Amino acid sequence: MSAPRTARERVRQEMTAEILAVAREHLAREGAAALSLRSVARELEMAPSALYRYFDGRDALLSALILEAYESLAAEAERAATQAVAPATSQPEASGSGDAECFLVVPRAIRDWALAHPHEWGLIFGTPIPGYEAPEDTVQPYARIAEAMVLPVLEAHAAGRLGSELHRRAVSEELRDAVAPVSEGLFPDMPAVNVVLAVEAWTTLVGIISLEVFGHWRNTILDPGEFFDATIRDLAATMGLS
Amino acid sequence: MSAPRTARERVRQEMTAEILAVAREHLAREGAAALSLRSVARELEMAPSALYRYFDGRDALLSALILEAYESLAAEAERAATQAVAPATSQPEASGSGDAECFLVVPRAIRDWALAHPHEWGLIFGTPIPGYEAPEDTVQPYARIAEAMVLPVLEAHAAGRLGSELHRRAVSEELRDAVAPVSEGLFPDMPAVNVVLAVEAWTTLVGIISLEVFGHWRNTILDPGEFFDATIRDLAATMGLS
DNA sequence: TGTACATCAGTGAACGCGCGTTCACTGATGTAC
DNA sequence: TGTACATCAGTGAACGCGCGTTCACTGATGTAC
Repeated sequence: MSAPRTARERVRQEMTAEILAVAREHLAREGAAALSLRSVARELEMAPSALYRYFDGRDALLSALILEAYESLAAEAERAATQAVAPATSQPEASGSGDAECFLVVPRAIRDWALAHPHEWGLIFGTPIPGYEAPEDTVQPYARIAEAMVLPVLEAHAAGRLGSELHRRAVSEELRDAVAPVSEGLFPDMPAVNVVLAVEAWTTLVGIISLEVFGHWRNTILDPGEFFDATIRDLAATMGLS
Repeated sequence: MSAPRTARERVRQEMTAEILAVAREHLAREGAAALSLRSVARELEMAPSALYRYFDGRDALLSALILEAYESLAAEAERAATQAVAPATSQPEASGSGDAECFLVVPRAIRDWALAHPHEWGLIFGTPIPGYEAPEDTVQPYARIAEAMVLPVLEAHAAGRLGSELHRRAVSEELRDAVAPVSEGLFPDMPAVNVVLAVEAWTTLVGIISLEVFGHWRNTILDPGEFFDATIRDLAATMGLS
């Protein structure tokens, strides 16, 4: 990732990027199962063996693509998060966009990304590829996605604008323990209720997008966008945003 | 499906069942992508070509397995539903199990099924197989699953035990239209709010199970069962069950 | 600046694999008279 | 009940396919003196 010193290194970087671009395109068009070194090489008008100069084999190429997918989605979520929060804090009451509307922004961005990249969504949240272990590098972008989504909740909490009716609800010790990693990693100094509700919201978000992207709304939900917005608004309300 | 008249027909039925059993086992062990006619034939000690007497080809065999998966899950959900509702109606207040606890039963059964059959769950709710159209016969078992889950809500509604605080919430005309097929097919004479909340519950259920089955709770949710129960209880409460 | 050697990108042929599907066939089971 | 023919299950060889990966090689780019 450092600046290329020699012409050879520069070409190598460009070539690597080109291979990834073609592979990404094949993945988007035909899915992970159909991705093959030979077809990528064919499109690049290279010998299949040449790709071994850049990737250790098919699995390494696929790993790179998975990581790219995570990072692409994370970047998108973060981009949306900054857009959602920045105007709200600079002019708090302007244009009537409260915390609940802020909260809509990131989920919508995630949904848009998923609809634009259905196979990549499947790579992240769909059936795991058999005999394939998710690379460890995906943990960090995964966390970034969750952080982006949760940002408006943290902001509202910090500003004392989080509804308090629900906060009296009891959370059992077992449940508190069950979500402990999320509490510690994502919500320092937050009541357990909020943490639980946030993970539930995440769960619903993944479910609603997967159902739509994987084609299960056919003949069931006629207007997925409408239902999506309503669902996310309900989640926001449940979490005490308004 | 009619009774076999001749010995030949009886053997044919047994053979078909045996092929499906082996194929189901391969699917469960290695996933849909790894399912091949030749490996099934090998295990049955038959020539690969012999399978063509029973199935039109690999795709037909896979279609049969998909349908089986839907029907297996539907049967499981229905079995749970009758268990959940029967005792509650016969002795309404006994053993303290209210509508909310009733509602837990079917989702738990669905989760258990999914954990026992992860690849089959993936076949139904995971990444769609590329270039593969879901058989039309899956519509009916899919509906049966939803019906089973929703049964306690219908019972509570019929008995007038459904909480009414939330029922004043406005549902826009667009949203009502968006979920119209569900209203008509699953909830005759139910206010739109309940329908929307039920589909949201379905969404959350699919999301929470997929996240667990596909391995996304690693290092996040330490006790998936505990979190699952809590989430479903929250859904029940949101829908006005108690 | 010029030469000798090392490094690296890319080639092309080949290996072995497992796959779905076809086809002509053999032999057993069922049916009609 | 017995025979002649039709139906069907299953065989085994073969076809052609695309795949991942290896290997010895050529020629260009970079480096050290």
